[in-house]
Amino acid sequence: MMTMGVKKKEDYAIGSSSFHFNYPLLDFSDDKSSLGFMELLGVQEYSPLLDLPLGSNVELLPTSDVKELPQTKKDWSEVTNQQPATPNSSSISSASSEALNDEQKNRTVDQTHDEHKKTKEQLKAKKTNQKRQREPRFAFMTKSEVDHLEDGYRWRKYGQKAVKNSPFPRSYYRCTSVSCNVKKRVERSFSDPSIVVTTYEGQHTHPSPVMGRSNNFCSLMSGSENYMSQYYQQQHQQPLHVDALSSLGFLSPKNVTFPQETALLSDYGRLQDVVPSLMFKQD
DNA sequence: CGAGTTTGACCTGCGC
DNA sequence: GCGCAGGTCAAACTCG
Repeated sequence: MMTMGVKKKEDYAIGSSSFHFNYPLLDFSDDKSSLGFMELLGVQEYSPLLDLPLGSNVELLPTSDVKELPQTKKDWSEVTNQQPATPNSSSISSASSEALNDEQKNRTVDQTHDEHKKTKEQLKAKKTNQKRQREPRFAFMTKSEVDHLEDGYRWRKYGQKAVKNSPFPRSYYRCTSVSCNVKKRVERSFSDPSIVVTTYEGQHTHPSPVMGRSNNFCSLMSGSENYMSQYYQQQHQQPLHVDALSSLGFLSPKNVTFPQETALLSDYGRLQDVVPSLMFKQD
């Protein structure tokens, strides 16, 4: 069905930690004797993962593989140095502009101009007191023919922008669930059009709408930790305490590397099992 | 008719 | 301060 090879060791920068990780190659070719990505993560049960045509490749890639991303220092800080987001932080700018729009509708041009000025000043004053903070972001790359990978959550596209120095546009999606303000950006790498870069922002406040899933956040995380813990113990003859795993999920901490031999998948799972689980807020 | 997409306009932040 | 690029809004449109 799908093969997964531990390709090479790379430096990852996700969340607040950077780490080494042998990223898996997910290949939808038929191989019954293989080990699934979810199996690698220690998850015993999973259902079909990416809703992709057979023959398409899905490859989790280290961010360093795409040279143009992130493009700026700001981008890097967004991906690598997360700050805790304050409640309502994401709605500050939109709420302000909505208020502005309502005012504009009901007033004359001159009045509107004055009001606009006022509102801008108020906004400025607000900004000085309350710096806009972003939700934590999680970026990853996949090798896929389809831009928008099925991850078990429902998304509404709210924007698309041309990206500088790239022929491929960036799409903006929001989780359709009410009171869940998770967003994601999807764009193709211009250096390698087969690579899709997905950036999640925020945490889901609800479980995946896809029903009947046995491998939830807990099983995924505990499973992945088990796998890496077992491997680490084999290699170092001592138990592994995985702080990064417990905070970030399946990601390995620094200095923990995976076996070099190729691991093959016997089945395929869902992207949801990897990413949105990380974003799911456990209260 | 409701949900989702498209797309031009607008807002915001950052670098120079 | 200005210009640029990223990010968001919202009306119009499409689709089931």
